[in-house]
Amino acid sequence: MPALTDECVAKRKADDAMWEKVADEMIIKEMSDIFKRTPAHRDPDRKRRCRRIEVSDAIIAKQMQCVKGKPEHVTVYIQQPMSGTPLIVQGLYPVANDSAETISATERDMRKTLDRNHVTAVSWNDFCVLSSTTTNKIIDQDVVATWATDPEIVADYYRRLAIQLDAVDADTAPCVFIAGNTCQAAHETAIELGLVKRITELSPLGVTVCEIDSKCFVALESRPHPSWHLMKANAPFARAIFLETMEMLNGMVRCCATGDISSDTMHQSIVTALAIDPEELQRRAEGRSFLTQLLYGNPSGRFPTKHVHLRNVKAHLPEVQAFLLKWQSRGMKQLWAILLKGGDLYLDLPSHDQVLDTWYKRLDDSFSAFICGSVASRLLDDAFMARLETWYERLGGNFQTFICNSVASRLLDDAFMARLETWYERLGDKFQTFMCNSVASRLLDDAFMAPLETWYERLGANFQAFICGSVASRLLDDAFMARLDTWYERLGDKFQTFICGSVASRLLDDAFMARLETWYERLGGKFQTFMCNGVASRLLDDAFMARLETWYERLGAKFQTFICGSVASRLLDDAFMARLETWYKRLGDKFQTFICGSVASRLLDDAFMARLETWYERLGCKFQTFVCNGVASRLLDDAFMARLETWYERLGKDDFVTFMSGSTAKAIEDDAVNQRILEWHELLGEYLCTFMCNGVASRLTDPRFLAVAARWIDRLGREHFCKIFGRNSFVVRVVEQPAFEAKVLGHFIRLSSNAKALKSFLKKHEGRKLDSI
DNA sequence: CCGAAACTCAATAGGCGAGC
DNA sequence: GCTCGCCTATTGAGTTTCGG
Repeated sequence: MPALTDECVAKRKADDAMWEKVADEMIIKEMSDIFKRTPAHRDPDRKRRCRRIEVSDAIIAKQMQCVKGKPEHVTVYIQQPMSGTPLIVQGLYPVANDSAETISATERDMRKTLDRNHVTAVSWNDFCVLSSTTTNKIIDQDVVATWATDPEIVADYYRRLAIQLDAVDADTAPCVFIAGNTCQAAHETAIELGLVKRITELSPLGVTVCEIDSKCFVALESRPHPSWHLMKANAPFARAIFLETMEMLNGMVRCCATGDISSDTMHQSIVTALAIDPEELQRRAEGRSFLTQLLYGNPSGRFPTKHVHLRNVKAHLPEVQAFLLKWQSRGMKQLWAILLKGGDLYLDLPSHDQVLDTWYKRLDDSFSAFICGSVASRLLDDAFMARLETWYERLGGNFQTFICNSVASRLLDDAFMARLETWYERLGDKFQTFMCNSVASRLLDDAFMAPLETWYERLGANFQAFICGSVASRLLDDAFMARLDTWYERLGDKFQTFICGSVASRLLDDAFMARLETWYERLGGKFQTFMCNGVASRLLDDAFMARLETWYERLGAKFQTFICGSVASRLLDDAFMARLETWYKRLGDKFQTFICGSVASRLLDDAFMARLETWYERLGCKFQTFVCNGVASRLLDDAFMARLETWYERLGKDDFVTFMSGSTAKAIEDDAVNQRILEWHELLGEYLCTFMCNGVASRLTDPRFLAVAARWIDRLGREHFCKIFGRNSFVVRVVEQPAFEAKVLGHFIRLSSNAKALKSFLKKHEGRKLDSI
């Protein structure tokens, strides 16, 4: 955000003055036109043409659904028909505070390029008739988009267009501009409904003749909405596309003005206005066809609405085609990341090829996570890339977690970098988790840093878990902070678990807080386990609460374990609930062990269910122990299933179930790690499944783990080595903290090198108690 | 549309107690 | 006393929304 300097303000004023001048000139021009027109009293059709446009209460009520704010934050604004030869724009919604005097920035911009000899005015017929009295963000565009298939709203839209068309000077061909995707979709619906007929195509560039109530008009279709270039802050390429549209409109209105309208004259007029070689146009069309073939397997050259920007990929150039084919061969995930997440990379692919290549080779599968807008837009900036390099060397595997939009966009700011350094020193390997978008974007704000320091002192090691995006963004809100304090006093060290994004973002909502209170009283110490994101975000939904109640009665003490995010998010899905019911009857009190996030999220997948069934038959009462997150998430992978099969045969049913767990599943998936486990099996024999806990499974290729293991296996002997290393809390400390290993060795010597005694001692201090042995 | 922020969901890693 | 199996916290990835 640029500072509001005097210089900036002055420039803005100069801009405004310029806009006003343009607008004034246009108004003068329109006035002079009006005098030239047939006096109203001599025009026999006047009455018909001067129909006012009204919109029924029913339509307005329906349209109110798009208002995110309060109803009084919008007014109905309808532009009345204009005579002369206006350009009628089938627009999306009016500008904020619209009125007869308002001229939007978009319209001012359009007027600068539109041919004033032919266009007497720009007349907006908006799909949504509600004008915000605050800011446009209160209009939910996604809701407006759904109206494109609503016959009632589309019919009303085209009824209003018909009245506008009637007002246009007789004996001229009315010109209409269908602006943007949603309006284009509404146009298609109007055609399907028979409200509009598309009589003929005048130019393959998107000019057609359409008809409403036997009144013909010429339309420019399938072009971006004109305000798009403003939202892009007039970026050169967006500006170019906007100007191209305006020139197409000029070509269109000039042809209409001649009265000689045919596909030849129209296409020629547009190509002349655009000053583009027709062969070039053809090549571009072929390029688009190539790209849709590559991405969707069809050569239509038409892109789905969500990807419509991809039509601007210069896919007609051989070097762009080569780029696309190369990245396609690395997997569609990578190609989609570049095209959809890489900002405007898609406009100039070849010049980024080399640098993308380097990072792909480094990051491999993390490449797609690494690509974000802020990185993409700086890939050719040497200073930026040098800093990226430094952090890549520092953070290694954590690098792409650290690099988010907000960090990337500040990487060249020295003040920012200095603060980054401070926190890097403080938090060590928790650093990249802490440095999320919300924190990074406030790191230079001293007011923000003060409460951050306070909480850092309060929570110590739990600090970075507490600071999630939602908390960080509210740290300067006193009311929020007051509530935070209340809960901190109540929950103590469970506090940072309770404060998840969804809770934090609702902490000031009294209705939410009331429900929170009820559950807090009910669940006591288990409260913060239950209050996960998935639940918090639905706490005010009565249907959800009713189902929750049913399960609370059923499961009693196991309730809060059962309700995880994946279950909560599906509790209102009847098909899901039916399957849940089946398993509840089958498994009885083992039910909530079986239902974990990974199972819940796949319960409606029939292929998954079929495999589940096979294992249920095989393993019987051990089934729910076997099905954990790690297994469930890989059950449809044939290679994984084959490996599972091998271990099942190798270990036999009982050992197999003991052996498998979330992290083991992950480990055996990888060839090299699986090979390691086979070697351990040779070495440890029957003790393998005692040894193979989560902590070991996740460290099998960690050189530090291997070194520690090598030091202890002979000291302890196979049996006790397995029993001691098979404990998560031991193995994590002995690998991560050299001082801990030294302490254990001290105790071992004190115990006369008795392995069994050491095992008992460590067992006695299992878990967090190990920190103080 | 971009960059930022918020939210959601899945999965891994670590902790610990019931019951043999 | 010792396991196994369960439970919970934390992490990470992905998606959606906001605001200009």
